[in-house]
Amino acid sequence: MKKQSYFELVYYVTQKIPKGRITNYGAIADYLSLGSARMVGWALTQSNQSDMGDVPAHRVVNRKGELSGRIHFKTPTLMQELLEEEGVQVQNDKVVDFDKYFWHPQELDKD
DNA sequence: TCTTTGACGTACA
DNA sequence: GTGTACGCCAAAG
Repeated sequence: MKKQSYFELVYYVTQKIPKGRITNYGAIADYLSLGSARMVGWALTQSNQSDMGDVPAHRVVNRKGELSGRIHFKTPTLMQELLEEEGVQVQNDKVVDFDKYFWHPQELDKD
């Protein structure tokens, strides 16, 4: 792994999130030692305009499992639709059984 | 260079 | 459960 910028690191981890799984900003920030969950959110803000455009930012939610970033998508409902499409139930802008679908970046180190 | 602004999280009353 | 406060650090103006 080369030396990368904040957002590149976040992109990398975010793209590794398994389908149907979700994680939160704090987990990513902690895994990448960013020191602040805000950095993750900031990076994902750029993800839309990124050339990659393949960053599944909809799999990243806040600590409560709320779709706090939906407003940054093309449409406020896109995020929820994407999650439901992957088998993740969303209700009232919040993920159902968040703890059950939760995924930690450290899973990448295991294998 | 300084100030403001965040897709956040934790602590406390 | 709700509201306030603070830390965290980079980007934009």
